[in-house]
Amino acid sequence: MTDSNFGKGCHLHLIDGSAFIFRAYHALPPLTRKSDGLPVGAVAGFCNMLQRYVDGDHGADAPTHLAVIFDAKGDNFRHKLFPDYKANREEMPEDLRPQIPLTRAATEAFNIPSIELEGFEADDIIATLTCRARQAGGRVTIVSSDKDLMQLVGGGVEMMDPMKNIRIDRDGVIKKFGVPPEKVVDVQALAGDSIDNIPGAPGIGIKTAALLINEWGDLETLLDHAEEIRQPKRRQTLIEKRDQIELSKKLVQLDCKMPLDVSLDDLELREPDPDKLLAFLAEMEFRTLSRRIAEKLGVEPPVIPEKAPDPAGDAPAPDDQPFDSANYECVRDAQALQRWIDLIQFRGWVAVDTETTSLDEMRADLVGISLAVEPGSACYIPLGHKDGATDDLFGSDALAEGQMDKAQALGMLKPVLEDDSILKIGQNMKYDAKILARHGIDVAPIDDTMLLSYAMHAGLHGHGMDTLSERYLNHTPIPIKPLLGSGKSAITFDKVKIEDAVAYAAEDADITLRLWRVFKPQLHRARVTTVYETLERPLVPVLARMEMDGIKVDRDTLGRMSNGLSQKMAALESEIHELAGEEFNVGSPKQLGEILFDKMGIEGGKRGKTGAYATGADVLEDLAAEGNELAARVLDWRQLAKLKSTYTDALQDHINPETGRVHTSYVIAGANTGRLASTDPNLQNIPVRTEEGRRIRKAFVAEPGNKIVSLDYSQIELRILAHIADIPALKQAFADGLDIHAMTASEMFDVPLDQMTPEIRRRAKAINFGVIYGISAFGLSRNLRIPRSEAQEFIDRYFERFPGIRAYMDDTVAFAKEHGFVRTLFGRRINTPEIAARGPRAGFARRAAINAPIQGTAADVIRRAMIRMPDAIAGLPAKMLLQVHDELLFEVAEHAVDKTIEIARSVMENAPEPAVKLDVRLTVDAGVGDNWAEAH
DNA sequence: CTAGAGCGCTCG
DNA sequence: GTACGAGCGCTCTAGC
Repeated sequence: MTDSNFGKGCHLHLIDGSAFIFRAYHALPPLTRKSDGLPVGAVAGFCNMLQRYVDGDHGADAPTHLAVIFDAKGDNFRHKLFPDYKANREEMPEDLRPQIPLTRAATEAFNIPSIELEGFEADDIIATLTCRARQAGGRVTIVSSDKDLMQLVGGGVEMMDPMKNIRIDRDGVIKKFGVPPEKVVDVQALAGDSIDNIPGAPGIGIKTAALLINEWGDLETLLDHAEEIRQPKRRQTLIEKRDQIELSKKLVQLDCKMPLDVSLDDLELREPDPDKLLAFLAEMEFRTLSRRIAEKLGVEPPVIPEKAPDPAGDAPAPDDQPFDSANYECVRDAQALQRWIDLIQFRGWVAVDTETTSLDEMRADLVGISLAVEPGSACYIPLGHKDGATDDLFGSDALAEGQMDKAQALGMLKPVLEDDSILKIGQNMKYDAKILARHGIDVAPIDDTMLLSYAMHAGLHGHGMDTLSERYLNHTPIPIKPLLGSGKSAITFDKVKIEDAVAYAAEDADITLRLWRVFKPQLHRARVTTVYETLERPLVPVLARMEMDGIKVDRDTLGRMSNGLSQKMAALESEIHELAGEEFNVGSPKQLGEILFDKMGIEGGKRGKTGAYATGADVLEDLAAEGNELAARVLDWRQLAKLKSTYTDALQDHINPETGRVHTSYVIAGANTGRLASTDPNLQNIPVRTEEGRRIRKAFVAEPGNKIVSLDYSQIELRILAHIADIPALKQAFADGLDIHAMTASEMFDVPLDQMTPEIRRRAKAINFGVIYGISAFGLSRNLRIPRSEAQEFIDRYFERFPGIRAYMDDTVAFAKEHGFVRTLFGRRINTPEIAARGPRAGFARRAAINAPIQGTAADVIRRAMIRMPDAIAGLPAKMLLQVHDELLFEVAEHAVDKTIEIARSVMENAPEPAVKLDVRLTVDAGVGDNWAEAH
């Protein structure tokens, strides 16, 4: 490249594009394009800044040449030198991502050259152009606040900080770094940079670094004479960390000689083409800006149709297409698929849905994939539909005609589904991510309409697609029932005719995309963007991994237990029949009630809403205490029946034949408070409270050479209560490591701790839990089996001793009444629509509102720990397997047990930070064993 | 025959 | 009429 005309008298201005973008993003509210909700706030800010820069008064520093320099996506040569380079960088906000290409388009619309090159950072391009301009005798202004660029200043090169609007010359650099520009890299190599993750020399900051460089002249001399440093700490660091420091210098040193296919002459200042520029601004729907620019250019401003904002906020945008399944395309070959991929790449996002043969992701076969890019335009790619003509019981039907080869289609889709710059939108993405992961595809990044709804609407309604579609799109999705049938005669999706599948499957992707366009711009209005970004979205891959790993369950242990239980139950059953004087179904509460309260004539039987007698454990226990043998035996039988049916039998059916492990599924958007729920099977209610039940846990084992490790938060909800309600006595008790229930008992009943009895402690414990549950005299009296008046006295005394509790309860209910929701410490929103109800429902809503911030904050804490856990234990032979609300279960190679506990505990105990600093520290108890029973 | 309500029990 | 938050197996009934 020749820069033949560039020289003395020329002044090149180089704008650091990223700096402009980030400043624009943070300076403006999250604007979206009205017609389709595309986020454009950063683009708007970027255009404004460009326009102001070009038209600004630069005096003697006016540009003759101008370019905007961008960072290319992906890694550069520095990552090869140091894989962790910029590893501390926070991920780009999701609503900024799609705006990045638009800022390039904006630059072009302004007719300003934009330069980027894969494998290099913007800084290197700036360095190269700066060197060339300086050699040619011209001047340069670098528009950036990035201090890494200060090494280029001097010899006609200055920086211009667009934030503060000040110019920085050689003296400015000396002021900032304490050394002239040519020695800046030496200082940076020593001082390091936490933002870019440049290690530097530990303990040495910019001040010290400048001192050392000024003393020794340059870095190499300094390092060669490190032995002569007087301060022992400094000397040792410089000697020991020499490699790290030299690496740091390579990382901060900008490349002045990159191969750049641009000549300086190409960058000569030029006027924008009004048509092009205004067309772009109109496309972005920037009304004010296009009016201003049109005025300046002396042309008519473009007409941008005004779309009336939807007053309800929830209804579909009026310009959305009606649903019409005839518009959906069936993709049957590579050409057709490539067209969709092109569309997706152009758009930067796609709604994805997979169709399979089972709701169990670990057993499901992939049958097809649907994609949607814009409302009303979606496709279905059949991949595994069987020819339904033959009725083959062995499922060996041939594939139906007109389908792409599955491997070929997945091969084409993989780069898209894994592309950092393309957002994949799904409804319950964890399901699809697991299916695709089993085909070697790691879907990322993702958005999930179910989780968007959950973050905003928890407590208002469910978050299934049918519910959301009806509520927010006013559209009832095609039901799956007519396609699959039900019960015994139900078929799997692979047997559905492709023509029928297209309408159903493509519509799901279409609905998902439309929901996303409704929900995404509403996140910030509900003030749950951070909740969604830090507690919902990042949890998806973590749970997917845990669920796919599963936990090993020993079938023989369960089988033997089942047999043993059968025998004991049979014996009990005969006894029960004899006591009853007739044979009846012991498992039928209705029949049991009739025997007890009608036939045997026991007084005081209470009937439920169906008219049947209540025969719950509390009722039977009272009868048994009065000496009723039948009630006692039925209680025994029920315990065994529960263990057998729900656990020893059912669990065996959940052992995956291929993995030999049990793979639960966590419902992220199930519990209103933020808790997870475990299903198919539920592994969060495996028995533990009785010895008999605990034996089930022995069947949950580690692989040979491994251990099961359990870590659980100690009294997390009470600790959170102490913090939220601000109870000094409780906080102090936790700080002192006291037995919290005993301490409460002592305080309430004036019993010294050394004279505490189990009975008094039990009562205090019940009250402590009652407080978390939104205590009532009725509830406490029933739980402790004491008169209501006595329960009321306890509660009164509790409030007297801990007055903050009452204030917390009153304040929380008042907040819920005013706003219709409550929040956790981390901002999670739990809607409380029933708080305005009258009658018994009001009581329920009150107590739920009091409980939600406590339970929800605890749920947020463990979510944070789980999200951080994979990175924390990466490299250790350890897997996180299960979550049980306040407990995490791991499978760990024996030799790494101690290290894993140390790291995982630290992650869990520090999980609230830095977002929240609790007044009470969280403590985590650990257990290790060959099985879950031993570890707990 | 199937779906759904109700009951009861498991967990934190 | 009640302690908060969940899931699931069994029985029974209503409705196809």
